[in-house]
Amino acid sequence: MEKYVQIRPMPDPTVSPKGTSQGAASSPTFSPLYRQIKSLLLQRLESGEWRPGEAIPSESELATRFSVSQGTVRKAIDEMSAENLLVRRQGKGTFVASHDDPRAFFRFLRLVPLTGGIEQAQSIPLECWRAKAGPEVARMLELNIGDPINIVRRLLQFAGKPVVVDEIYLPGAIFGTVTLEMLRDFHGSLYSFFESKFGIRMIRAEERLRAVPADRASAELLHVAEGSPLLSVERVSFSYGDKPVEWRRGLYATNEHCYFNELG
Amino acid sequence: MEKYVQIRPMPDPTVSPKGTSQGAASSPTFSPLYRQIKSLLLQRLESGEWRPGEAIPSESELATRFSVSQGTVRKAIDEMSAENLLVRRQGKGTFVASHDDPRAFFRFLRLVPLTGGIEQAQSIPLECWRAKAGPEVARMLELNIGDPINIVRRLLQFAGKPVVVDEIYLPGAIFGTVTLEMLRDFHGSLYSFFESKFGIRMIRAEERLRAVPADRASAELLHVAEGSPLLSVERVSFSYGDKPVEWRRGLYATNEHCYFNELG
DNA sequence: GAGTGGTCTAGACCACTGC
DNA sequence: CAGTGGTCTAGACCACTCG
Repeated sequence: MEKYVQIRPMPDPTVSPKGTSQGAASSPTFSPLYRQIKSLLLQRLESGEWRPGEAIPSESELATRFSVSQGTVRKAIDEMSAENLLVRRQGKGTFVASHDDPRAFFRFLRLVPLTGGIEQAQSIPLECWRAKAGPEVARMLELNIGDPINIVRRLLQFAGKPVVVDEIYLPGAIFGTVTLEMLRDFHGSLYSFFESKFGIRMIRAEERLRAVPADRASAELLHVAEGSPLLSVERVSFSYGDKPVEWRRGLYATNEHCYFNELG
Repeated sequence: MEKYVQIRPMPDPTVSPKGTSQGAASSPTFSPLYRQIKSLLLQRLESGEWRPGEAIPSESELATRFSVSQGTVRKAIDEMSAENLLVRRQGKGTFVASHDDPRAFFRFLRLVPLTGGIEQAQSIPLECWRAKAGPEVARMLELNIGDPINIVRRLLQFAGKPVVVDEIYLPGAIFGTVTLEMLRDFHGSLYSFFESKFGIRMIRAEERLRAVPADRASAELLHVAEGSPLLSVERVSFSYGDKPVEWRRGLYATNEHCYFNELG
């Protein structure tokens, strides 16, 4: 029999269960207090009440607000910090993670030079148009066939050399209309762009990699021979609540670069 | 100025600093108590005192042994658990992680079918011989050129179909001599093999992926056309103390399978 | 029921940041 | 200096496992 108390899902509970972990039990769903706190914090993030880059209230304030001990709030934030949703900075506070943070850049771009250090990446938008979702895109983005989408084609250069050609599919329902001008005018990563222009934050992604022969168009863009091996990287990106909000296929020329992955 | 106490690096400290966090400070190196505890636990693992699959002492016993609070031991174990070094099981104890654990299997094999569920993998050792390290292998494994190594070639099948051909390089200095018979007689993953037969535990790995054309030998083994694109996966595996103990290059046929990666 | 990990609290103090 | 996150303790109780 469970005894851990369930806190009330109030926006700003002023009073709450008890100091010690007693209280009314047998709620329909059970989870430790710190996970309930985490859920409440997630709601705040999802609702946009706390925006990327901003500080959230201090641990002690949250503890008071939720009528729990600071350690419990701390454990909730610990998990969210491990999931790259929040960033702690000692002496300053806890902040909502942002793709503007340079440290977050290589979290979603695993391409590194075969030899030597890091290089400057440059994104060059090629085309951008609206279309209707085909069966594959619809399936990956949990849309209906025919739903409006934006398609972006862009080239990624490292040290001035073309390395990746991407085709990116974005649901019209949440992105509205994306234009080539918007993309060209923005300086920063695509995910920074999504975050600041559309308020859409990518939390995690799944990638599926294969080796494929270069088609003619991609071969030209990447300066490789048609039919030569390219690394195909298909990615679905998810926002809060595991909602898929982007699908893309990238073709990587791996002559001078490779996809780097760390297995923990 | 730091005030946190440094515990004595004794094998089994019976008495220690103080109940509260006062004590002699200004040690040459500073780190929180729980990290020092973690280091001590790591030593035990590395020394083989606690073997994979075995239970380590309970949190309260460790707390007593190290004269710290249970919460501090807990935090050390938390981190090691997050790093897949230890596994907690509520009500039973904390255990040394093992590659025999089926849950650990897909941690180092990111290959999944393009369609549908999971399949049974089968490893077929092809060849095994001793050689001297060339420049590339020596560099990756931090050996000297000419040092003895074992080379294993093996085929990986999924549902009876060949999908991966691997060439695996193992330092002779720590593996001694590996033979085809040993490999054939063992049932389980290669890392289980290393763990139980050589006492070598792979902790983490780095992989570098590229797309390459199939050479003739690999093409035949994988039943694909010579020159067709294959996914090249080079991996360096590390044991305790970030010591590189395995280098391998795998060629993956990605017609019906893909390399799956989750970006957190 | 004894033993283990898991949760929660309350309070103390340390380390860092910025005013 | 005040305020923030970071560490540590001591003690209580909960949930799970097994004999």
